[in-house]
Amino acid sequence: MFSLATFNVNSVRARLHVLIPWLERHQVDVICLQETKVTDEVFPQDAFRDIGYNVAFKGQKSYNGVAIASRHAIEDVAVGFDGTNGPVDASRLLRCRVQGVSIVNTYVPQGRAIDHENYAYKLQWFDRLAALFDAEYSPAEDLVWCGDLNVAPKPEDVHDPDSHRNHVCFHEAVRQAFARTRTWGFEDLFRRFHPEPGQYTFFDYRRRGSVQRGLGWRIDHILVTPSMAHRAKDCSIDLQPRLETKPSDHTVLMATFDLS
DNA sequence: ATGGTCGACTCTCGA
Repeated sequence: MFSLATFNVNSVRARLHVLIPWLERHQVDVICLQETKVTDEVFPQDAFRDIGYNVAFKGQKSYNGVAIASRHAIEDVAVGFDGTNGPVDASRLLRCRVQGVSIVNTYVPQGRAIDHENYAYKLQWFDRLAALFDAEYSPAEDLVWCGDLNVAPKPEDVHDPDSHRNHVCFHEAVRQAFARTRTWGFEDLFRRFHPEPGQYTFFDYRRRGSVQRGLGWRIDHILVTPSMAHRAKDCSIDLQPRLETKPSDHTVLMATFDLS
């Protein structure tokens, strides 16, 4: 079996007390992290190596930052879309290959507001991703695109969709931009196993009791090509890390595959 | 009701 998880940690250094015990318990083959908020010089590699994980990372001070940890060799590491990236895009996109599976880990820009320039940049980001998939991959190969995508694709993916129709993570334009890139060749793996509404990966910690009151969003995703979808055995949300005393807003989303 | 709480880092911003 091959297991993969994705987790927006909101500072990898501040979340080690949650992340390391979680990895020791679940022993996933790969975990993709977002918002590590740390430069490469001071990334806490030893914490991963000490529990048997290799780790690749790309970050910047204070904001963004992505990492991939694996119990297996991490090959063909690349950052950003191409050689012309600024530091921001490089710290939002990290890709590699593990056990013959191509993995693209993204922290998609949040967008701030639908009338803010960052939202146009966010919409473009999905088109740039589609171009990357066109250039570097094939829908016929074993490919996983996962991470904090900052988009709730359908009304059932957000509590109270009516009041959030102008939110940058649910607005019609961002859902269409995401859908265009998804149709390059991806299946939303969580929905393959859990069609029921009201399943969320993110609970804002500025809202008291958001987990208990179900005030969440499904904005973290594991998208896979058909060859991976057919061999998937499960995809689930682990709420436990979100229930810690000092949690990230995000839960852990994880999947298992039978690659034999 | 336009709040609330984190994290990094400068006394403010992004989420």
